[in-house]
Order: sequence, then structure tokens, then C-alpha cells
Amino acid sequence: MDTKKTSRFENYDCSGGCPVEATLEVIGGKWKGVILFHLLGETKRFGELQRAVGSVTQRMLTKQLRELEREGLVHRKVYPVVPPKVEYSLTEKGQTLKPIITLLQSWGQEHLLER
Amino acid sequence: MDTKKTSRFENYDCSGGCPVEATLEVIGGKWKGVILFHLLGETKRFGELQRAVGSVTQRMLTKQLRELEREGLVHRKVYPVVPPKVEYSLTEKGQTLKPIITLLQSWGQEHLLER
DNA sequence: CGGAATCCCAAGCGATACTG
DNA sequence: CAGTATCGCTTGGGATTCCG
Repeated sequence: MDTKKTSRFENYDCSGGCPVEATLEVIGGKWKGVILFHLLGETKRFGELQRAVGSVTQRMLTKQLRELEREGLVHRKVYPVVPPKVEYSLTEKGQTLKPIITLLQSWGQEHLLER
Repeated sequence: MDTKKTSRFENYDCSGGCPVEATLEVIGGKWKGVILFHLLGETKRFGELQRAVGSVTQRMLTKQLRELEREGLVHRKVYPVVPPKVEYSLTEKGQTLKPIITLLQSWGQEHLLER
């Protein structure tokens, strides 16, 4: 009907850092989504997390956790005991991702997995 | 307090296809988020899309669009004219991603970009 | 204009071994 | 237990060229 713009998205300037892209860079790592998902509810030890995620290798789990830590999404608590004990949990900033992770999960269930 | 589980996330079986991971694989491609974002509001031609996204190369834009097409998220309409004209738009399935893309955007704005 | 094909470097990532 | 180190394959993705 009218030639007027019907959307607020069309001419959004993405050059030099689109928020959508930026967010995906933070949570889009190969294992980050799943990791965050498993930390949504509770603190987990390294080994627990690895078992929960499934097929991730130690190397990758460590790397992804370090990156999430650097982004301030995950907190790493080291207990000075032997054998070593390290617990991972979401920071407050990490908690704010909950709606996103939840949406990702429900969308995937509805549109991706056989049902 | 209690040792009872306080979350519904903890023991979710992710092995062999976690919904969160699956969804991220669909929208997590390097340019897919931004592409979807720019298609949220309106249909766009190839060239428009490329300019909107910014620094993406033709090759990558094409590749990512093909993948989104295969997932049934994006529709490709070819006009049999010369010079060629191709329009991209979201399918109905693609539209269902709107809440996710929107959330990604607002989260990124609030937590990632300087403010 | 919108794409396909080729080339090629760099990053990603798994496997394995070692360590405090 | 929770890492780190090294190796080497595989993949991603940019640059460029050609085409209908």
C-alpha cells in the first residue's frame, strides 16, 4: 500500500559491530550454547560439565569456558584442594542470557528435532 | 538447603542433538544472524542485502543464503529478467525466529556495545 | 546483477600425551 | 581432577576470476 517503511529494522547500521552479530560471537562458539544451558540451573564442576555436554574434549571445554569467563558470563571458582576441584557458574551478566538460551532451546525443539 | 534439584535444566540429555546447539548451528553461521536481522522487516535483493550486511563477500553471502534456504528459513525468488534480479525474504518458519533475533539484538546492545 | 569455480592461507578442532 | 602442550588434519572464508 504505502511506500513508507513498515519496519524498524531495514536501515539499521550494522557496519562496525552489529549487536546481533556481536551477541552471536559471544554465545555462538561450538559448545558455548550447551555449556551455558547446563549452567543455567546450577553450578557444576568441570567433570560434571564435560559429562553433561557429552562429546566435548577437555581441551575444547577448557577453551570455551575461558572465553566465557573473559566475557564475564561465567565464574570460575577454584578450591585449593587435592585432587583439584573447580566449579563453574553463571555470573549475574551470564544470568541475563537465560531468556535467550531458553528461547533457543524451545525453538530448536519445535522446529529442528523430529516431533 | 535441600539436596533436591532446583532446576529443570541440570540433567537434560544433550547427547546426540541438544536443541540449543542445534538452533545455534542454524543461525550461528558467521553472517546468518545479521542476514536474518535484515530480512526481518522486509524483502531484499541480493545487492541490497550485501550492502546492508556490510563487509560480507559475494561468495559468503551466497553460501549463507543457500544454507538458510535449505533450512527453510529464507525464500529465494528469481525474476527471469536481464539483468538478473533475485529477492530474498523470510519464510513463515523464518518469521518464527523473530523473537530470538530481537533478543539477540537487544542483549548485544545492552551488554556488548559501549554505553 | 547475481552467482559459480578455483586457489590458498589461517583458524578451528580433535587426538594424544604429559602434569601439579 | 582439571588442566596444559604439541601435532596435524579439516574447515572456514577471503580474493580473484569467469559466466549467463
